[in-house]
Amino acid sequence: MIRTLADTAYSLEERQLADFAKALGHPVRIQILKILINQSCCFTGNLTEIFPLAQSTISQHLKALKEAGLIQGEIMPPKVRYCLNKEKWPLVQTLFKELLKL
Amino acid sequence: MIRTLADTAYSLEERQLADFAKALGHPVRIQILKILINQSCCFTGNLTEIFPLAQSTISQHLKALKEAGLIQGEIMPPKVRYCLNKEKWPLVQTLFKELLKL
DNA sequence: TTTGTTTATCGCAAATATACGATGAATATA
DNA sequence: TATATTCATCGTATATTTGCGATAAACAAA
Repeated sequence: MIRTLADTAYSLEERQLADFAKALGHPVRIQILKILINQSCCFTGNLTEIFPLAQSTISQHLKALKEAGLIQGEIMPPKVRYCLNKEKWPLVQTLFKELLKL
Repeated sequence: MIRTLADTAYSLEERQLADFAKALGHPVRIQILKILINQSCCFTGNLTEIFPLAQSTISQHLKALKEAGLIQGEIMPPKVRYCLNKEKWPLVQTLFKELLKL
């Protein structure tokens, strides 16, 4: 992909918001996030039981949500417990709230 | 891409929300949307002056926003005036509001 | 140490996204 | 009719996303 001036032409907030939105741009990740919002934390294994997807695929979606800063993972050997990213979540809410004028 | 049961495993709302989020998943489209939210409508030509991107690229981003239902275009020869999609906008607000518990 | 459990990562294939220049379509004006 | 303006679409190249199975890593328990 060719990116020139555009790379620096966006504000931090615009890039953050786009990254958050991009991470929300798949129905599986919407569902995962809903689970974490509504019923606190869960393990990867719980999700592989719910979704008709391979374990590796679920893990990739979790990685995408984690890298976007929407969720965080806590290692509890041999499991990993995922929760909302409590630090970033207020920013997520604020940025969408501001954009959509809610 | 292989999709099996998953295609039907998502609710309409989840797919809609994912589509909206996906369309918001690029900083240029965030900026375009901001312009339309804050200063009403604009023409494609206005945007090609603002962004350091080819006219065809801007047009593609507008198409993405339009197909997601976020904006609508009105032909005013030889220009096209883009505005927020007034019909869909309340749904956009509602779905994000519900997800993020705003 | 060996085995089982759980999860992440690698490697691959197919689909989608992003960018550009070139071209086409629609319309107003000369 | 011919020209200029505006915008969309086409064709192409490259990057990213999405999915899978296979494998590796981390650790508990036998």
